[in-house]
Amino acid sequence: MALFVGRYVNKIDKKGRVSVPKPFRLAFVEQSFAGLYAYPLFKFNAFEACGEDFMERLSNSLEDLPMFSDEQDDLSVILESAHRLPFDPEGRVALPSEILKATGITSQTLFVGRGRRFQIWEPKAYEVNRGQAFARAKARGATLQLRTPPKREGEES
Amino acid sequence: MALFVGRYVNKIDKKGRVSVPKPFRLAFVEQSFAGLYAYPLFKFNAFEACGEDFMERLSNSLEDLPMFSDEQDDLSVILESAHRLPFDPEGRVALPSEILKATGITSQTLFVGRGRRFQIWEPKAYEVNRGQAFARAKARGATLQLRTPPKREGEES
DNA sequence: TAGTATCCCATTGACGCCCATCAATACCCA
DNA sequence: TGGGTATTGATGGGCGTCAATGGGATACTA
Repeated sequence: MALFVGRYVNKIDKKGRVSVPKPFRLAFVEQSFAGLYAYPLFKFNAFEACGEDFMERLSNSLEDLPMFSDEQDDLSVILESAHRLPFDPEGRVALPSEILKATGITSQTLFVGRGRRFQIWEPKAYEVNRGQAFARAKARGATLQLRTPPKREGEES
Repeated sequence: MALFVGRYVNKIDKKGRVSVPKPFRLAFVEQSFAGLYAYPLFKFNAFEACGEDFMERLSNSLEDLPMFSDEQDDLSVILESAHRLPFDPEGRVALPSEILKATGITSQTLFVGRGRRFQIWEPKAYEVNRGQAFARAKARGATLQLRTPPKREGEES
């Protein structure tokens, strides 16, 4: 299991904790850090979450850029805005107030699988956005060019 | 744990001490020197901090520049202006007056994770800067192209 | 010897850990 | 195939621990 798929709605308790869906948690087992990293999305009032390996990757990519460059500074916003959220023994995380405020989450949290990462939404906000995206895609007659399947070792072209 | 991620605000006491956030301190455990190095940034009224290993890396990078060149002289200011700040038993450091003055820090200190290093800001000064960076990223569409291709199970690097 | 730096101890408030309960689902057997 | 049961994930809440903070005592130094 390595992919985040599907949507799940879980409650937030008085302490601000919310259970991360079990299927999602399973994708974290091979990580050195038992928890997730959440960073804000630019386009939506929602957060995206990933594991430590992705964060390392991001950090290393930033290191390739020249130190003190604008480029590095701008991209570093992700690292700066990220929250490190450890799982409690029951697989819950405590959502910091910044996330609650930015997403509008109060009583329920929506987890949206996105493959390698997943998103965290306020359920109704997601519905609205999803409706709009669907309408746009419909109006546009949206098409998608699928990428050629990635080649693994030992495979012919 | 080796990455600095997220933001933390801590108080400064009468003696000029401030607690380095525990998650940040953890990234120093494998360092030979129990403390941090802080050097000023050119672009902002803020300081950047790192461990001994990164400092060595920085020093080595400077040596790669032509000896006696203006470039090397200019960037070497970083080393000249760096402060070596040891942790006290509680994990605090005493910020020297030069840092307080240059950053405008008085009662609170903001620690900003940046991956392999982190920055030290006066909270409000950072807010302004971050707002701008976030707006730029948003305006730009902020699609982030990662340099390092993701490695999957069974794939070679 | 005043000023400073370092260490040690106390307080407190948030957070992590543990245990109990509930609900949904999977499993088992007649 | 239906009903009963076991399992497990989600949820709630109490409590202990630890990180952050404050202040005092002591060593050091200029």
